[in-house]
Amino acid sequence: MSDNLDDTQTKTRGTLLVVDGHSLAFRAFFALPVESFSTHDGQATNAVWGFASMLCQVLDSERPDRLAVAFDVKGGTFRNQLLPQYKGTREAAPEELLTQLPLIQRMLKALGVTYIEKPGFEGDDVIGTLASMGEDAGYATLVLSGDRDAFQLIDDNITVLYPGQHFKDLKHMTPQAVEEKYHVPPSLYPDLAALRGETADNIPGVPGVGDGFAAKWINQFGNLEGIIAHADEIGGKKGEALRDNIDQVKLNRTVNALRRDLDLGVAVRDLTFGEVDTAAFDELFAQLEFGGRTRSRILKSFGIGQQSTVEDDSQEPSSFNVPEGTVINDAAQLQAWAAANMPAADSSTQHSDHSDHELLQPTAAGQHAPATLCAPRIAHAWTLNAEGSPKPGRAELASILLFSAGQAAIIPAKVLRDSVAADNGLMETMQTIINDHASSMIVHGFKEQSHMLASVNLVLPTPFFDTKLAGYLIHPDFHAESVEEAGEHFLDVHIEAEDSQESQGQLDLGGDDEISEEDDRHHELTRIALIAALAATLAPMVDERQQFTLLHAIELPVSQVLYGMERTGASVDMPRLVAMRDQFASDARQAQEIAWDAAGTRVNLQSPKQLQKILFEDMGLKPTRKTKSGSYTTNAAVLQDLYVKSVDNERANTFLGALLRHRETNKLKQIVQTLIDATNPADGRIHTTFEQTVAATGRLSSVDPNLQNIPNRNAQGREIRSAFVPGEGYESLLSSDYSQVELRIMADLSGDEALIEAFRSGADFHRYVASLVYGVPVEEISSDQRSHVKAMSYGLAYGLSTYGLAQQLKIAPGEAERLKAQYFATFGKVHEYLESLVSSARERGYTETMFGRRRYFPGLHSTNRNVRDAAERAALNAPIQGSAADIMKIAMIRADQALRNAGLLSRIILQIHDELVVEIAPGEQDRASELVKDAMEHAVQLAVPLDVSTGIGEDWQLAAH
DNA sequence: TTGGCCACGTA
DNA sequence: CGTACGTGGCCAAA
Repeated sequence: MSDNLDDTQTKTRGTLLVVDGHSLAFRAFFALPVESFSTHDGQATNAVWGFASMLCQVLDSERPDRLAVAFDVKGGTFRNQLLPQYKGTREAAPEELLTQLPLIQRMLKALGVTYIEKPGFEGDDVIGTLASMGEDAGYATLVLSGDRDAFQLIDDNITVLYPGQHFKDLKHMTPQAVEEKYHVPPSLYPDLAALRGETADNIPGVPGVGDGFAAKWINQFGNLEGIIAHADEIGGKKGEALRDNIDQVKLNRTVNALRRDLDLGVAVRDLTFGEVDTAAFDELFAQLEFGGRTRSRILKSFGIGQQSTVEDDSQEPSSFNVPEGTVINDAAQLQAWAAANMPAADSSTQHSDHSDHELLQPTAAGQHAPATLCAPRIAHAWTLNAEGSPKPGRAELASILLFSAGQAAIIPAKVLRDSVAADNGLMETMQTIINDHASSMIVHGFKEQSHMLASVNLVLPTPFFDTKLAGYLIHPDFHAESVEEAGEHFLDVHIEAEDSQESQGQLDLGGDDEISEEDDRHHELTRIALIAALAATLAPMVDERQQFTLLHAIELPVSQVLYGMERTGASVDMPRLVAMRDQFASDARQAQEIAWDAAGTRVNLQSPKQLQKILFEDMGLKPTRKTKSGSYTTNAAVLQDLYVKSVDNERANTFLGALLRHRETNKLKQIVQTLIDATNPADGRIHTTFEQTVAATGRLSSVDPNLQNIPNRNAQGREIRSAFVPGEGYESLLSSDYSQVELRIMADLSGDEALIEAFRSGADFHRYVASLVYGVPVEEISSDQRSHVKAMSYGLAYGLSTYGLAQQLKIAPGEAERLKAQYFATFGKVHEYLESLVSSARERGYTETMFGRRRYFPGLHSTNRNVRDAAERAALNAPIQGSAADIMKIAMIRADQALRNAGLLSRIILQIHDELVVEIAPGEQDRASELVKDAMEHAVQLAVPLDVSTGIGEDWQLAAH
């Protein structure tokens, strides 16, 4: 943190929490089903319950020192006189909600919480005032509100906690967060809102103008005043709409400005809470028919009862026990807890170092689980806003849990944040403990945990076990989104969402999710217990399958490499992306105009349904193929076909040509746009997430954005690759890829001498193979023959049918049949091998890669022909594609290691299945290419050489070779 | 708002 | 009627 002064103030004065009472009650009311929250005589209580739950959650995680709740007052405010329809939707609040507001206020009073109403003003104005007061008094101020008008209050000392789609997901809206989301600073947010309008408050904005355009104008003209001054210069429909609605916008801006200077008659230091009037509280709860559990949870959050421990729910399933949690507030407490629960591992529990990958060969026997598993230590961090992989900078760490010997230690979010800022020794202690126990540490998602811990400057060394990766090895087809899902799948424990109200258990799913965080901490403790149970279940399974080597020598190390790649990201040339986007957009628009002209109607070219009507009804073209749901397909292959055949029908021909062009350019535009959107403005780089546990074969996948499907097949699309460039401090990109890995793997595994020789000869592979297949000298092979054989070779690993082969090569089925027969006659062992893959899968139930990665195929025994055939093709493909994936993973680990060992700055930034992209530092070009190429070529020793071709250039496209 | 379908980009 | 993925738009069902 750069500003130490503020941190000091924060420490001395503490935190003020200001709650938007109406907003919170609204959210609670609509998030929870009223049917599940009513008293016997029909009084709705969902808003009260949700309000209390939400407030407790925030109290637990933020631990504020002062608290106030602001409410609106019945009757108009000064805003209604300006805008009669103002907050029309809010005024129309259902009776069932309105009757709960007094109950919420009674509850607050009983809990000793100050709530404030100011006649003639809204709660928002009270909030604005309180926030200013808090700031002036040196408090770090949190505003809990679902109303975006509050965003204008945000600055370095004021943060808005804004509920996301799920009631429980609170986003910490800081100046950076606002800037990132809306591209304007908080102070200009009201200008943006005035332009856009606010549906929730029944405030119209400029029609057709959303956040994006509003931000663009603001950044162009400085602020709303500037925009109004230059309104005449804005062209297009939107400019016109702006001019038509300028009075409305001005009015909006007047109305959405919050007052920050009201006289509330209180001082921040007096806004204490927690002096609970137990009698009044109990009376109210009896009236609301809330249970004891809700009661004790609320009271705990308000400091009544045990503060330092979290209750143990004895009703958990017997297969695992939720540990007791000890809340850690400082280094001394952590030290003491660790001393009691995590004695240093003695030498007998140490296991071998797995970094020695030289030993890794396909034949290596699986290694066994060391005894340390008996006394696992678990580290688990999680974020407030996401269960998944937090990108660098986006991780909002909630807290960290450590678990050992049936005990859990919790470092809450606030303690964590304070400690990071204050440098009070807690983080150092934590790092030491992690380092000391890494060799027996269990995590769920090494890569994800690494990102989370990195957000508080902690480094996670390679742990001993990862339940996420282990689960993937055991069931690669199953993809668990969360620890809970994994638990449900592997342990058959159903984690009941916290029973909201003991009296009326059943809630629908939606409602359940919303309120299951009744005791957030309990949930996290459950999660850590689940991880322990998962490890206990999965480790013996991994061991039994002899997959510990796979875990330790491949998956865990590659996780670490991927972590680095995600953190580093890929630098892009933004002006170039924007220029390409604009070019593609204009091309697409042009094609659209032509298509519309020819069609005589403005069809939506992106609607297959509308296209079907135009093409096959209006124009009377002959539909060829159908989609699986029975409608006529309009895909590019069919369109191309129709286009060629429609030379005599000028209208149709023109339309089809334009449609094809629109499809292509519009797709490219869209791809470029997602790249633009995905670029982190802070560093001009795209940080994808590599999913390590998604693809059933063992491959990686890339999401958000997918950088493994950037166009490469035609020149126009390939241009996009030129926008991937070396970043600051780097001078070029290296692209290094395997040629025909899968075929080489088939050659090795099948032992087919002819195919092996084809690779060893070093000749043009496809030409060489064609000459064998057709029995003619290499020089006499025609380009048709070569391409036919090439397609056959590539089709092998997919279980390509003769029909498919014929289709693809546009040859007669009979000819395809002959080609296949001839091919298998030439490479007999390849044929045998492929057959053996399927039959062995049928017997054993699974296939296996060179490194023992398994995939199960229950579908092989299906009575449904289609299911069975599909399973056979997948079973044929899995060990081949999977072995290629294994090899690439090993290559990545070795390449990364080699670059580091050599002390180079060059680094791997992307993996596209058989290609690595490396960002090259100045002067390292030759050494880095050499190291990467060598790592890839020697990742594994096969009967045939692994061929790697490399290229270097000033961008990704130029690096192609 | 959500989910299925379609289309299409990669290896 | 070729394996493995992810994304975005449309559209019907909520």
